[in-house]
Amino acid sequence: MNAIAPSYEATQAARPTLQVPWPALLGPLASADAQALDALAQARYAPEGRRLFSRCDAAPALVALVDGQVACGWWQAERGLTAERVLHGPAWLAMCGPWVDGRHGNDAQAQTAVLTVELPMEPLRALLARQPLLGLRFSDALAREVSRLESRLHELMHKDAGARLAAWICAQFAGRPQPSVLRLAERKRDIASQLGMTPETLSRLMRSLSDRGLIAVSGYTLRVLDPQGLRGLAEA
Amino acid sequence: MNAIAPSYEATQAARPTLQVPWPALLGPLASADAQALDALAQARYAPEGRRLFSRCDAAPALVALVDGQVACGWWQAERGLTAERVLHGPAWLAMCGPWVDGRHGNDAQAQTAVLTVELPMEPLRALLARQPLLGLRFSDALAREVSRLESRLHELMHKDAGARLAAWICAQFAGRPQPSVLRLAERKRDIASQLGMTPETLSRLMRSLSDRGLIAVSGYTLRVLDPQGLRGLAEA
DNA sequence: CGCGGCCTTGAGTTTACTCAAGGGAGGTGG
DNA sequence: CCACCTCCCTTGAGTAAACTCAAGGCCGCG
Repeated sequence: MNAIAPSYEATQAARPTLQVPWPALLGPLASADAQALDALAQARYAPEGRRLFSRCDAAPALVALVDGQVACGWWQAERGLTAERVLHGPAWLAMCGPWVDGRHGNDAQAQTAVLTVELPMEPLRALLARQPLLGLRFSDALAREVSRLESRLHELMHKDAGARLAAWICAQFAGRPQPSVLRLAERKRDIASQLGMTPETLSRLMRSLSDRGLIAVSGYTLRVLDPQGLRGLAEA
Repeated sequence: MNAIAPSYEATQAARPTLQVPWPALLGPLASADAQALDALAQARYAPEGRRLFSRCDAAPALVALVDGQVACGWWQAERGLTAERVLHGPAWLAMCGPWVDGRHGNDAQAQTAVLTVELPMEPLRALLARQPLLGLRFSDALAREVSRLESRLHELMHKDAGARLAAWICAQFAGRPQPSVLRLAERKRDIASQLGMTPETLSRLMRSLSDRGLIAVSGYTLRVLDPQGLRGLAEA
């Protein structure tokens, strides 16, 4: 990871140049805590296409995505990476492996040039043992993750593909103002695989929704015409 | 929750009679920390069939199942509760809602008489702010939960019903000694719904596995005849 | 013995997948 | 500027996995 991959280099605590958006990752922080994290953090840059880590790799540090886009999922030799999740910075990239067994449970690959920071677990534990309020922030972040995963699991188990797509579209507007126009930020095949369906099925469902007048799709731009109806479908 | 449901009564900090198995829930604890938790904990008893909480109910406290069996999932008026998960004490019953938004994300129903303890979130936060090592134990527990959910999500997205069943059977023996005999602890319909399939499909798959000589099933007793082959199926 | 749950089995149907072919957008080189 | 290539999305046809509905059997219980 170090001498082998020259372009994926650690820049120890690059505080002058790099502002890590801790509040976006952890919520509001005391500035002393933010500085303590900065002191631990190691920034890394990776070019588009780089595989950041693989399942079963040692995971000695939490990894946060500061900027760029990363697909997490399952690497298969012929097919490339099947995305179970696509992250846009800032977001946590590896949150649980380092806590649990020090192994990653995922493959991750950069879809754009990306900037990550790593928090080595051992020093982090020591820090949290001294700064309990900061520890609570990590618990909160983990709990949000649990919550998110539970609702995805629920959807996958009980909703058909159409309902999942409708729910996904609705969710894209959560905490967003009026405008009902959505610019898709990922390849449709990645959206499909995050929703647990094939690209063909996604395509057909998009067509079906627009034929029924619920949405209008043009390339990567999607407009919601009937939010009410869409929410109805998402229930089922 | 108090005056309304007389048989579901809080017995404040019943330390003399009730030994809460904190180590099973949180890992090894300093005895002072265990005592502090005991001081917060409220024990509750509920008879078989009682619905413990519902989705969107306020979740002011973490809930741990001390003893008994609880199904968590999705309540539907005609069908009863579809189990997304069945818990056997000791285990965490409501771990994330209280941290995140103070709402439950699940319905939960007792399948036997059960004993639970609740840790009110506000005092707990205050305690963890004073006892950082205890806070780390909660982070660990949350991270384990994330890890578990991620792997379930992965299975649901990428494995067919047969592979999921094979993987589930293998998982039942994780951290268990030699004997390859399994006593099913839940109704088959609950096992099926946890695996994201119908009872009919589970039944057919069980038959198919035993026809192929991989397992032998007799009522609620299951014997693994070909662990190797079973693990092979679980991969796919 | 009769009743109520639960599991099993069968038949038919639906949903979503696979495979294969076609079309559009963007980039590169002649 | 156009030809060409590549990558992705779309569409169609056929298939397979899992679901629904309905009937039958087993077991424990009153």
